[in-house]
Amino acid sequence: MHDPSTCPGCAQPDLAFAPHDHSRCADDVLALAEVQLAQGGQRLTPVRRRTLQILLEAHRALGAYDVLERLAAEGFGHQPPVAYRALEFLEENGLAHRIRRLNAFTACMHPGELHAPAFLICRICNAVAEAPGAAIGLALGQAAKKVGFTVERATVEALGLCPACTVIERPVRGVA
Amino acid sequence: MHDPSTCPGCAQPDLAFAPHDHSRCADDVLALAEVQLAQGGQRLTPVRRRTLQILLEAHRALGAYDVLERLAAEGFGHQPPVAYRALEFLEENGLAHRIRRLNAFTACMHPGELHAPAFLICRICNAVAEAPGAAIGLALGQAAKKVGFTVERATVEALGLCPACTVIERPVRGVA
DNA sequence: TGTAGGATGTTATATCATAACATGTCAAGA
DNA sequence: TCTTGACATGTTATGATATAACATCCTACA
Repeated sequence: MHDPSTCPGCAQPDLAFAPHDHSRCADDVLALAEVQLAQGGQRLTPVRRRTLQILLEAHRALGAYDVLERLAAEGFGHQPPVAYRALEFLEENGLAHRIRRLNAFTACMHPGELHAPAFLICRICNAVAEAPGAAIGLALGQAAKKVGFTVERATVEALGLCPACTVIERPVRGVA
Repeated sequence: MHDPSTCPGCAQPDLAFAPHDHSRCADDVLALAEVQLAQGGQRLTPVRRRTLQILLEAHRALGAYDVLERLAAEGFGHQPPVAYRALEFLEENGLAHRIRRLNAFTACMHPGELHAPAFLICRICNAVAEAPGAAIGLALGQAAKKVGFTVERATVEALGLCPACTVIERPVRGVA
């Protein structure tokens, strides 16, 4: 569908077009995750840890089978449930998110900071960024309240153009 | 997973817990759709028409294969693409929506009224209601703008409890 | 009346996800 | 120390969702 290596939006995947400090990504998140899970009586076992690491390293949304492939290559199980279980565990514990539009998963970049994330998905380069969703969650909660519905979890995914790909699609005015 | 026939939330599926006039649903929407498509040079062919009707009658989210089954029983094609194509056509033309969390589709209840819908999905009875998403879209657009992202389409799906099922889960206080 | 576009249908296969069960690990209590 | 129960990991097998590729058939219109 698209070759990330040739896409300006993906050429700097470590930015993912939302400002954040890459140096913190993998190690710090991993350390944070461990502490956070321990507090909840949960364990960051080898598969789970490695799965989170894989998502953090990829720094983009990965399908369950992509994750499985990497896990299998490192001596973990070779069957789908291995990946799905680890991914579900991470999601339930706020360490990863599921991007339904892409049938894929990404590491959460702000674990712990209780949040209702909104995702921005570039339709050209497939880059995914996590946007603060507090205001959106508020608006959604209010709309729901009007019809007596209680929101427990929300999926907010926007499809569009990331900064880099906007340049491709709509070149600077005046330049044919 | 759940038997709708025994769920109070589904016992009145024609309400879908969002107030609307059922009598308008099928016929009026269908008529509106025809006009609207003609204006855009699109055709509401038999399969497409019947597919929309099926969604309108079901008055809840249906999987592509559910739709296919009904179409096949009425003499239309028996293969998945038949249903997927009709559903995609309807979605592209604002006559149906895809509910990603359920891998399902619903008829749009307000075609024409250019809208960015938000869906409220009951986790107990699976009822789906379309909530006005204008405020949400606005909040999303603003959050995206901050990181230079241009939103083209958005998926907003809330999982939670519909009014009827809220009663089951959290009985009136004082009644053990 | 020929022809081009679009709609419908097919076969075949890709992709995503989970049910059900067997085995392994480890810590708390008998 | 032994046992047992909870949980994690692994497997096989299958289910569910979705699309690619191509054949046929309408239908508008030059």
